[in-house]
Amino acid sequence: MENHSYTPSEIEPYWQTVWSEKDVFTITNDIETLEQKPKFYVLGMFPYTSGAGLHIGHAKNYVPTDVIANYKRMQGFHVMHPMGWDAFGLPTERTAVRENEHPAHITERNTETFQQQIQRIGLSYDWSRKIDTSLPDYYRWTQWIFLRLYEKGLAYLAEVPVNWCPALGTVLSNEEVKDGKYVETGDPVERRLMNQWMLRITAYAERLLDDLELLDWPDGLKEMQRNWIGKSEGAEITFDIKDCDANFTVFTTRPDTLFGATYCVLAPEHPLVSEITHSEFASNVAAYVQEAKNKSDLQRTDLATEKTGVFTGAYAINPCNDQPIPIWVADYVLMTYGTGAIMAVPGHDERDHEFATTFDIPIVEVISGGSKPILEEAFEGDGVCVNSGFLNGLKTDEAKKRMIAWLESNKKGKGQIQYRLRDWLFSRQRYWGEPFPLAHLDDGTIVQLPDEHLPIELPPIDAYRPTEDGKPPLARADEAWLKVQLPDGRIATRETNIMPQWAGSCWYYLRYLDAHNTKAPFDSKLEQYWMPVDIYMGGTEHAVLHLLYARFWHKVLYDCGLVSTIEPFQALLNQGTILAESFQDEAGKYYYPHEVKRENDKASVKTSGKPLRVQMEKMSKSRFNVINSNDVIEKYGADSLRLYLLFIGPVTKSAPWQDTGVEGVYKFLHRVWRLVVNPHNGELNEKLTDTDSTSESELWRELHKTIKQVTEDTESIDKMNTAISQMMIFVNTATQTETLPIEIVKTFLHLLAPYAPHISQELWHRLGETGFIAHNTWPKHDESILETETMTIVVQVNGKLRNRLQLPVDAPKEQIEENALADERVQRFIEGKEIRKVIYVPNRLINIVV
RNA sequence: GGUCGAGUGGUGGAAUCGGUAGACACAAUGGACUUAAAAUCCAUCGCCCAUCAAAAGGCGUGAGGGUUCAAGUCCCUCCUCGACCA
Repeated sequence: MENHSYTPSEIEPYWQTVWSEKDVFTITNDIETLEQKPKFYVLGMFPYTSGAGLHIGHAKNYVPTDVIANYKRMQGFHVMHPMGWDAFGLPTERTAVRENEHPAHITERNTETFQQQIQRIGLSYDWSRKIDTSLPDYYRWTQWIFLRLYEKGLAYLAEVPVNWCPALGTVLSNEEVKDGKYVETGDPVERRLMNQWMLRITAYAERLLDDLELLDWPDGLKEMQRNWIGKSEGAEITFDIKDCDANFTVFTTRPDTLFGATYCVLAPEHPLVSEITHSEFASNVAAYVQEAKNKSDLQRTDLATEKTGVFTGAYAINPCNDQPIPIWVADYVLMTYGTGAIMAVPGHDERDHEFATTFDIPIVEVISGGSKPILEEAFEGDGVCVNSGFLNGLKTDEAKKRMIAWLESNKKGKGQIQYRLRDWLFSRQRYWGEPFPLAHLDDGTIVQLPDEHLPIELPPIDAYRPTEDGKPPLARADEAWLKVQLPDGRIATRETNIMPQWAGSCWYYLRYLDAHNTKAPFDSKLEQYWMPVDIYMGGTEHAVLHLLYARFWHKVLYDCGLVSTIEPFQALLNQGTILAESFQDEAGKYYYPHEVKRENDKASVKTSGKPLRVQMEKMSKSRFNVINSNDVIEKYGADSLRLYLLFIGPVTKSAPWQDTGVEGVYKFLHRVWRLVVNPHNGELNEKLTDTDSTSESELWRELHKTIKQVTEDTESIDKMNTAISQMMIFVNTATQTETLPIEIVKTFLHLLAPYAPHISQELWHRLGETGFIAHNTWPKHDESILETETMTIVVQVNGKLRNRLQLPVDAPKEQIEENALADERVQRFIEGKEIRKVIYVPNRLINIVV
């Protein structure tokens, strides 16, 4: 007997093919057509196309954005909903080395896998706009934008201490290094001075900070960006050096404590160190400076480690009281932060206090208000100035202002704003990235290559590693690539660094708008129509870096007159991560689920019996707990996968993956199917009728309730789980009715379509409709249908629920009170007691206080 | 250490301008159908007390206190977990 029950494996590939062939989700570039409707730009962060392929965690990002895209389309918007590949990057290059294959081939293979997997989920992307950051017709424009930054003086070459990773043979950004290791691989990283390309993001610090106000982003995320930019207000103070011509400048957020500065500290890398050190201390200092080189910033500044330092023999003059104070060199001061020198106020800074105690340097109290004596503990809070000359008696805020005014009038310093944000280290000594459109002349000058030369394509090279003399891999290219003739005929040597992986993702959201433009990165009319992105969704891991870098580039483009908005991403949401059970032994080694034996709540290795720890962790390849979307789709279909990812909880919350949970939504879709199709013969369900809204009035009401809630919940994005709950309630009700008006089913399918597009389209089709339900109009609920004649009034006595009463809507308070008091169950609790108060919440609740 | 967020049944989660706690599901248990199973359908499903059955009652949203006619929701103290920063 033929099976006519719900079979996703038959209907899903069919409709996916039809959608693709008929360009159902393709959006025109014709500006006149576009301008006839409002726009909505919904964007999910594009994936880095690793070899591991797509897993459920990716889908948790793409499914909600797809629901929004479908919903907005049905609401009459032109919807931009594109997808592409972040394809340049180190992991691919490492695979290329290991497998001895060109990274472009590996990238191609990976992106094909990703696309195949994504397409099976039935996401409504406009694939004609697909981009790949590693293709020349894309990175041509990344290079082009870089030249605009270069022209504005925002790119410069500098000798900077960098994080050098010997294992990878490249420099890493501060953001990529944690605890002295590369965050991706754990390879150790050391400090080294190198000539590197930098981007002057600090020039935009203030705007990046201020404009956060304009964005509909989660508060926590804005706070993270603020912390990263790290604005602090304070003063720059210049210290003269006793018996010496030189001086140095420090930055402090507490100029009010200057009278308490009892020594100064220079970072070991500070240029003055060798100049001012007295000869009898020279060898000591030199040894210390050498030692500090091998420590990471974190080791140096960690509060827990013991403070070290050496005295230089020199003294600085405290400008406010002309006292000589010793100058030390200590590694807890970093050259890369502030001026590389500090004034130390041990009474009011924890680190300085610890240092002063260790080296027996005087500690002076200049702010009163601490809870412990100043010799025991530094007091870092606000208070009132003491022992501070002209500041005495002033509160901290006032004292700061007064000191800054004093410094400025005495030419000893000035008010100053300082940022934690540093310029962006923008070059890498690798192969798989964008070559710089720059070249070096023999005399050392740097020239930008003309726009017509773009793209500067990656040359073929014989090995993806640095040259023997330590130059980047691109230096292995042949002379034909390395030497370039400038328009004026001179010959220059190309820059052989490449850009970091972040570069391509800084502007990809703009390229989608006009993905095949060969004259410009994008057409400005299209840009003006589509921007800004209305909803951007991605993981918290990009909360700081990608979002800050992209905002920075966008602002530069704005200053160049190339984009029309000052911010790229108006609203942003972080989807929660998908967690899954992982199994780890004592040594920290992970095991695949199939290697594990489960007994009650204990787990052990099948083969060895070794006990294992079971935990819920973020799904990732390295934890051996990845679930592949294809496996789920094969078993339950894409619609079930989509529904479950949303039903599991609010979009922005993390949630554990449970195989059994998918069963629930799978059963729900079976019930939906049976509303329309008789599973025994494949005919339409016999109870479907053409009757109008006068029959099955309860179901009509439930339908309109469902329209209302699904609309609200979809709009909110975060509450798609309760939208699905309500659709389940509707289907449960519809399953139980005698007859089922077709009108009701059709309307319901509209609500389901953004969530489960395949089954909705199939049933739409089976009901005799020819078009695409995705192109239909979203239904509106009718408030008058929702109105009921009776309401449930909750009756409480002393705040405790005693009964519920069915009464006519808007019955007067007196009537309700009368009914409530007369109620038998209420009587039992008020009998013989005095009624002191009756509280009535209209149409909801009555509380009798006795 | 600091900032922010979160703790609700066996599980995922509903419900926060203070007003019916546990919607909707999963798992579990019992039953119908079946040669049997799957699927489907029906019933039960926070804890305690009680019970042939039913009704009624008490407790209950991490812990303790407070405000209120009324607290998962607001305030204070504490505990645990998570994220970010140091």
